[in-house]
Amino acid sequence: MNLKDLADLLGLSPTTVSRALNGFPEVAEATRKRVEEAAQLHHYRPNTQAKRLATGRAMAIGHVIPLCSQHEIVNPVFADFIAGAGEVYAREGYDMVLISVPVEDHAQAYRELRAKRNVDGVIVHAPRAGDGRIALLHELGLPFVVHGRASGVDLPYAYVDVNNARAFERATNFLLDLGHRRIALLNGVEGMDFALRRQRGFARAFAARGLEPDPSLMIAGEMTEAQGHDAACDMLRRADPPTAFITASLLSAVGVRRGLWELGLRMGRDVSILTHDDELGYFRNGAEEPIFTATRASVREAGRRCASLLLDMIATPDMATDMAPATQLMEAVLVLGASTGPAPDRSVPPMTTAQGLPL
Amino acid sequence: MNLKDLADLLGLSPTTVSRALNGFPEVAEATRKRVEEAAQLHHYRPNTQAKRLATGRAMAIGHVIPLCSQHEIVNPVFADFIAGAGEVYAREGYDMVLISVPVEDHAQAYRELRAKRNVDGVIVHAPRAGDGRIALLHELGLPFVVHGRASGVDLPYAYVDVNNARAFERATNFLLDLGHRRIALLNGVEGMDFALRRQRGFARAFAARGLEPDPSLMIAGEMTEAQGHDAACDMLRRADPPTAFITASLLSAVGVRRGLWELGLRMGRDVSILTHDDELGYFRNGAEEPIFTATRASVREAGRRCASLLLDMIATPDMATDMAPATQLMEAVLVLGASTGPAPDRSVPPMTTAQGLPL
DNA sequence: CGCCGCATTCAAAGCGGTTTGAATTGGATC
DNA sequence: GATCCAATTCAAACCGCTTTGAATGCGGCG
Repeated sequence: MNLKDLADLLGLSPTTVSRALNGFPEVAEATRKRVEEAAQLHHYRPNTQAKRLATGRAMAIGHVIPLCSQHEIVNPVFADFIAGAGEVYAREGYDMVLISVPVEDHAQAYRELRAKRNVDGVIVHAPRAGDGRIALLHELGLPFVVHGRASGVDLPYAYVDVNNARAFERATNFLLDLGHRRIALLNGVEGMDFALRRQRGFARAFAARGLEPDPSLMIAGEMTEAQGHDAACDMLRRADPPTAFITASLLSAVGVRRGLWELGLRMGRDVSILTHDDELGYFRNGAEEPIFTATRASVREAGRRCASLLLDMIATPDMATDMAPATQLMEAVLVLGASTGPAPDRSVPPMTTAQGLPL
Repeated sequence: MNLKDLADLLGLSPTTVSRALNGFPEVAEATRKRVEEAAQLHHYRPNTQAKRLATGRAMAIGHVIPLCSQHEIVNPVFADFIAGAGEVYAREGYDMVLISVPVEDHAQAYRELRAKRNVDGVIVHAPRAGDGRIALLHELGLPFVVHGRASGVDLPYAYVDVNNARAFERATNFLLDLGHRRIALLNGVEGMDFALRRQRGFARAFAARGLEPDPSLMIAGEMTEAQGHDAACDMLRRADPPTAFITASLLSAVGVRRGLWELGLRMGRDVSILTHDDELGYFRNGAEEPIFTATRASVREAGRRCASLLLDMIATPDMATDMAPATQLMEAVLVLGASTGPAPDRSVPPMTTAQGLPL
């Protein structure tokens, strides 16, 4: 059942039927009603491909996903983001097209996407400092929104980001206020922009008090449970162990906790843990009451906002050229859990306390 | 730059250019070469929508995802499956279209997908016993592959599944052999086919020895860390606690382990844990050596196989009608970790052992 | 009564490819 | 030299929708 069939059936021209179904004003109300009923009755749906070709709009948004050793899509943070974006697409009648491409072929992938015209816009995931994709997409004229930012890129671009620097500065201050001085930072992969900003916030809090973080307590890597566990075990066995950990993900925090358990240390007493919490659907930080003290910002909400923003940009193409692109900075909230507490005595003035007891 | 432009540029007809680029034999080699070079030079890519309309193939596979309170896509198992399928699609030039729809609207979603013709086939996720989607897709004539099976559906259909019953039967036997009798089963959501089969395997192992599992030790639910933790805490505090847990997911197993730690019990000594392991990219069961004893089957591989199977079906449409649909049953391997050990004495003949010491 | 304007409706031309059936060419055959 | 055939190439139709510009019908007005 296609448009022509339906038109023949109704004794109307395809033009009129098309207009009736698409809400054009020049169709008589009686006709529109008749057409709509017939369409309903015969389960008529316009052919997507034909519609797309005729209108020149793909009605689809592309997500190009790094296909590295550690496929990005299996990253739960990514999955939650996609879930949020998907809600918006579904509501607006857009399709979400996921494309896994080795990270070195991304430029080519974007070019093809553009030339083949099978998406109306793309979301840029996991930007790095100085990320080249932004310039490329500018050049291609393909509408895009970046999830995060790219330090060092001075082109204007639309983005939705969490104020990572501020979140981690506050987190660090919170621990410094509790008397912690040896604070470990388990960060995301080096070069990722969000990791960079978090590190900056971390360092800024120290600097504001004339202190300096210990570089040997700062590591970067994939934010997995294993990362947290291994780092915790390693660092806590050192002569001068940290009294607190800041982790970039709940998964890492859980790993640190496992490390503590194995070493017989109590979380929140002997060692504090403060984590960033993306509010993942499948890995929550407790139910009502948080388990871990955390900087909290919903990545799913970020997904929703990125998608909305992009669809807005697509709907009003002139906006893109006229004014500066829209940007959104989400503030993380600091929620208190049971994983943090005052620094244990031994660490206040290191090597000065009388009782040199092991924990 | 479209086909016509390119043809004009070359002084050829669109017909010849199209054929040259699509590898038809009736084009002179010299011409083909000339055309290919020009296409390369001018970055010509055929317009996706036009191609799809002309060929009647959408070159896209749909994944309709339940959008419940717990959005399925954020389930890491699902994400890994998608990653595997995505590899295959990328290789074959197919797009992957993710569509989030409230579970009660799935039927409508499939109908629309079919009528609008924007996918060539679909993957059915998370089948339930007696799942109605299979009959619907049959009726719609939309090619599909089920990830898993649907007990009680007697229509033929293509599927890729893990032999869940056998895997869990072996797992249960393994624990029974170690002397465990009070074994808890932390299963997936009730009604899910895979959960049903796992329960059947579990029960079968007991039955084969003339034993019966305790229903109060069998729970069903979302397979999260919290599920495992809460169930473990609850059950282990009872008068007659289990000596071993079988969990349907690594996440649940990790939750059980947390419960053990909190109660001061040693994993593999006081209480054994055996889990199913989907080999998730972001949540691994140890590195070289497994932490948990587990029935292991890669869900990512299942994704690859589902995708391949579906693309095969689409490539040879007659196959679908002629013979029985292809099916694949993957066997899980049982890998040994440090989370299992002999049942502690107290449980061999319950209430008979002399020393009634608390653990 | 003729003309105008408004409300509807329609025929036809795209959108950018693929595919059918016919036309052209050049060399081999008789 | 005419005929035939295989190898190439092309014009035109088609996929199913949107959209432009023109046509139609009809009541109101001068």
